[in-house]
Amino acid sequence: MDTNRAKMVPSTMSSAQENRSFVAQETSDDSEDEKPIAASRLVRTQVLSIRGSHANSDDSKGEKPMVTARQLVKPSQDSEDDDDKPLSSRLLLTPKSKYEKRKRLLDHRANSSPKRPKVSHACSSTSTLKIKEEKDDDLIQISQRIKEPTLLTEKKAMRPKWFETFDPEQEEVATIYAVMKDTDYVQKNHVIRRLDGCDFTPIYEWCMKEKQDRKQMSREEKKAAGAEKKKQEEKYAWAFVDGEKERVGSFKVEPPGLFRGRGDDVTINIGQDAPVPECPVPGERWKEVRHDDTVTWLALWTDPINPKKFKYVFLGESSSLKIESDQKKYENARRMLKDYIGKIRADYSRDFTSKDCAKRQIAVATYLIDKLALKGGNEKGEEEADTVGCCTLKFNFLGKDSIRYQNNVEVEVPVYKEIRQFQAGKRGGDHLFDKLDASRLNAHLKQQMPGLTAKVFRTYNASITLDDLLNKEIKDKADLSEKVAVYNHANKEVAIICNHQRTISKSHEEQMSKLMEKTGGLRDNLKELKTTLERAKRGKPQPLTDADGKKRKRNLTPDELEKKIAQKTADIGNMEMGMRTKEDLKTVALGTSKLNYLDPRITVAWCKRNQVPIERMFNTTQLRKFAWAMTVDPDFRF
DNA sequence: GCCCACACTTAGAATTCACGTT
DNA sequence: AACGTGAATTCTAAGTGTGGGC
Repeated sequence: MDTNRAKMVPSTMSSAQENRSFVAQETSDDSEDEKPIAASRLVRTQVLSIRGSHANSDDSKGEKPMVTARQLVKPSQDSEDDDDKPLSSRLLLTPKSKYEKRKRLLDHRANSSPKRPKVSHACSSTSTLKIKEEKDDDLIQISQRIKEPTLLTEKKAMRPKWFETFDPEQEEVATIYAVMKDTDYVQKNHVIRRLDGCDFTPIYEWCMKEKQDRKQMSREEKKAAGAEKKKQEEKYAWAFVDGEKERVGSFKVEPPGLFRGRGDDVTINIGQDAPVPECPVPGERWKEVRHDDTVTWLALWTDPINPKKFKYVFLGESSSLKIESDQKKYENARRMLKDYIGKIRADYSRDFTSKDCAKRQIAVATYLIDKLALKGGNEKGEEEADTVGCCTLKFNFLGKDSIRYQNNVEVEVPVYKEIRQFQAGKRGGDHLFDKLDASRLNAHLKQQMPGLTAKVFRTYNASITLDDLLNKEIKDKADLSEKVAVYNHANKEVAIICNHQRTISKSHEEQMSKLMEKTGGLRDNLKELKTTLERAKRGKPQPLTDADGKKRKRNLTPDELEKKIAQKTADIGNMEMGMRTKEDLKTVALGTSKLNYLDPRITVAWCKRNQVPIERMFNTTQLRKFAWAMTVDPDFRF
C-alpha cells in the first residue's frame, strides 16, 4: 500500500515563492469582513495552498527558477544489513520504525512485481543529465521544492554556470539526485548503471549552503520569515460552514516528489452557491468541484503512488463539526457504557460457555477488548503491514505502527480455557479468532447498545481510569507540583493501558548518566555538610570552602547547617524523582491519550476542584481543541 | 452476507520553537 | 552566538467503521 516517499527536512520555501502561489487570492488579513457566504450545509472554503512543483510556470521575472531540495533523512540504525535490502526499501527514507514496518511490505512487493525499478535514465559522456521519469514511478519518491525565482544577488552568483543549461524539469530531478550524494541509494542492480560522467557536487553544495544560510538566520529574521509565511497562509486557513467561520485543518497538499502534484489533481467540496475558489497553482485548475453536504472534507486528492487512497483536507480541531463528533465520542463512551456495561459484561461472561463457538469467540474477544483496551483489528490487505488487533490476534504479532504488544494478564478461568481451545491446532501465524472479524464483532456490539463499537471500549477505559485515579489519590495539602504529578501519573497509567509507546530518545542514556553524575555530586555535598555539622557541634573549625565549593568567611552555626542539609536532601529527592519519572516515561507517550481518549471534562473538572490552572494541563493547541469542555461543572465525573 | 471504497480518527516521529546555559 | 533540552507543532501513515453494490 504505501509509498516509499522519502522523508525530508522541509526547506523553508522563500516567502516570495509563496506569494506567487497565493497571488490569485483576495487579500484578507481580516477575514471577518469577508463577503457573505454561501448557505449550504458545509462549506464555502478558501483556496488551498497547493505546493506545485512547477513553480517556474511564472517566469515573468525572466529568470529561471532555482532548484532547492530538502535533505534526505535515512533511518539511523539499520546499516547492518543494508546490502541485503532491495533497492526499494533502501529508498525508504523514513523513520526507523516506519522503515521496519514498510520493509516487509516493500520486500513483498518487490518480489511480486519484477517490473521495477522504474526510473530510467540516460547519461551521456558530457555532464548533461537526463533522468526520465516514468508515469507510474513509485520507486523514488522524493519531495522537493522549487526555489523562488527572485534570488538574492549573492545567491545568484553562487549558481553554477552550467546550471543555466538545465531545463527546469531536469534541474528538479538532478537536484533530487544530488542531495542523495551522501547516501548509497542507487544500487548495482538499479536500472541506472552509471552516473559517473555527472558531477552533482555543485548542486549538492549549493543546496547545503542554502540550508546552512537558513540555519544562520538570526532569530528576528526567522521570526519575520515565519510571520510572513503565516500571513500568507492565513487566507487559506479558514472556511465558512453554515455561515460560521471555522479553522481548516492541515490544508497543504503534500509537496511533490517525482510525482508532480498540481491543482488539477485536487477535487474541492464547497457549497452549491459558493464562489469557486481560484486554484493557486498558476495555469492549473481543480480536478473537480463538488457540492456534497453529506461529508466534511473540503478537498481531496490522490497521490499516484497510492491511487487507491485519498488524502483529505478536513476542518480544524476547533471546528464545530470536529467538536461535535468529539463530544459524541465521549458521551457515547460515558453515558452509554455506564448504563450498559453491566449487562455487556454479564452477557459476555455468560457466553464464555456458550455452545456456539462463534458466540464464545465474540465473548472472549469482547472480554479482551474490555479488559485490555485492545483495538478491534480490522482485516488488512496483503500489501499492508502485518499488524493485528483483537479480532486478528495471532500468537506472535505487532500492533499498530508495528509496535510490539507484550503483556501478561491474568484472565478468568473460562477465558483461559477458551483461548487454549481456540489455539488448538493452530500455528503462530493463524488467527486466534477464526470465526470472527471486526465487523462481525461490531455488529454484535451494536445490538447490545446503539453506537457501540470496539473502539468505544478504549475511550471508556481510558477516561474512566483517569477519572478513577484522579479521584482516588487526593492528598490534602498537596502543593501544585504534587498535584500535577498526580495527574501525570494517572495520565501515564492510561497511556500504558492503551499501549501508547514512543521510541527511547537517542540521548536518553546519556542524559540519565548526566543526571546520575549530578546527584552523585549532590550526595557528596551532603556528606560533607554532615561532617561539617558534626564538627560544628563539637566546636571544631570548619573547612574553608563549603559543600558547594565556595569560599566562606565565617563558620556556620549548626542551625544554618541543618537548614542546608535539609535543602540538599530535598534537592536530591527532587532530582531522583525527576530521574525516575524520566526513566518511567522513556517509552510511554502521554500525548496520544490526552488528545484522543481522555474526556477533557475530567481534566477540567479536576483542575477546578483542585485549584490547578488548566494551562498547567493543556497547552494552547489542546486548550483550543477542548475549549468546549471549559465550562464543565467541577463535580463532573465521567 | 460479503467486499471494498470512502470517510474520518488515531498515532508516533520529525521538525520547529522557546528558552536556559555556557 | 552556540548549544542543549523539552515542549509544541507539523506531518502523514495507519488505523477504525460505515454503507452501498453485488
